[in-house]
Amino acid sequence: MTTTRHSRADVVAAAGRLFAERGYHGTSMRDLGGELGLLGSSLYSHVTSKEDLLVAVVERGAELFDASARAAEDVGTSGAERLRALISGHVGVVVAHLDEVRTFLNEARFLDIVHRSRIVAARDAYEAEFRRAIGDGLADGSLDWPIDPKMGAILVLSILNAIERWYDPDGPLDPAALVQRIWGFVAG
Amino acid sequence: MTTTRHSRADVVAAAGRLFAERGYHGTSMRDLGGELGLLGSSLYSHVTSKEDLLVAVVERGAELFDASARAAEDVGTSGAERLRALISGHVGVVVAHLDEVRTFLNEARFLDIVHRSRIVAARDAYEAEFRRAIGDGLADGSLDWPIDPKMGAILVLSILNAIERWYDPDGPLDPAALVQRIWGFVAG
DNA sequence: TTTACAAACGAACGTTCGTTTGTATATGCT
DNA sequence: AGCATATACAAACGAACGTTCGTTTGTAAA
Repeated sequence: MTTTRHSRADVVAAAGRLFAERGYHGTSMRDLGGELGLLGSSLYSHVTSKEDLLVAVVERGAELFDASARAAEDVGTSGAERLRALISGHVGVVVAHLDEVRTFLNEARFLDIVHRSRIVAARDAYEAEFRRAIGDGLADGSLDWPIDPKMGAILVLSILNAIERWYDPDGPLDPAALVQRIWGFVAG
Repeated sequence: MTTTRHSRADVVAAAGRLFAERGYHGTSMRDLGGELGLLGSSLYSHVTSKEDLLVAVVERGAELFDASARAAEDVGTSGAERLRALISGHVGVVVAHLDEVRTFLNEARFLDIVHRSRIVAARDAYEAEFRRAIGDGLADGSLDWPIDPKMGAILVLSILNAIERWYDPDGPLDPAALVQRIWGFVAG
């Protein structure tokens, strides 16, 4: 008879789940413990504070998007191709890591100023990649939009960041089909 | 020496402000009282519970969007014209009532099941107006999109609902210009 | 078989939460 | 002028919060 034991990664994963579903302030350490079959106090064998957990989940989300953007950097030759790669990568991250993404998008604002600044900077850099791809696309003729790259990046990311609010991973729309619809809408 | 007196509307307005900024669970009744120069307990002269306040703010948001959709119903003759009216009305609501809108979009999920169901139904009806305008636009030729009305409504509303996350009312972009950019992006 | 350690418990800490109660005081109405 | 009502205070309630503490448990290495 072996007793179930947990690692810090288990706690962080559960935190991502509950923070995404109930919000950071709507989740208690006892809720979180219950999710793992533990008492709330037992979590402190794995983490130093509740905020520590929020930092871990949100920074993981930031890493995922950053990695996706770097992977798209050397894709294709035109701005449009790179933008499509960025969109495809973004959708992949959202679908594969829904909890971290939802926490990253909706709960990062509750971080203390130091960690929040880091996240804001990472988000700005990520958005800059979209601006750059769009700017290149407008310049090389692969994109024909009536708006500037800055506004274009905001509107494309508006669509992408809303996916977590309506997309059902068990629904009929697989990630590739989703990318195709979005790409058709923005580039068609 | 006259003592400052408040109405229920004052309390609801302050609740909208703080719920939008700090979230429902991140706002205490004492925070809310402090915002008005009152003790937390004094708020109970005006409301029956904290959730009562959330209901009031969120239902106000739902009403605003509903009224906007009804105003767009008999605008123009083509689907595209009606969609543009819906977009214009939506932007107007967001800009003029940022706090209620932010609370409506981000905090409605914390309502109890009864009130939440009502809000979900209102949101569905609102989205249906967008679907209908888009469907008409595809049929009458005023819109030329490669996607179906359902997905089109989701993507347009993704853009509109994200406005609260980045729009600065004191910035250089006035609401009319914002509508023009968005319309150019989705219909151009 | 002993030693060591990480994981979890269970009780308790001080604080904050939403809310209730009783009381005082202004204001509007007659 | 006097009274009812609305508004706000001040104190307090029990529950829940994040966290700490001393201790127990199970497992693995020596």
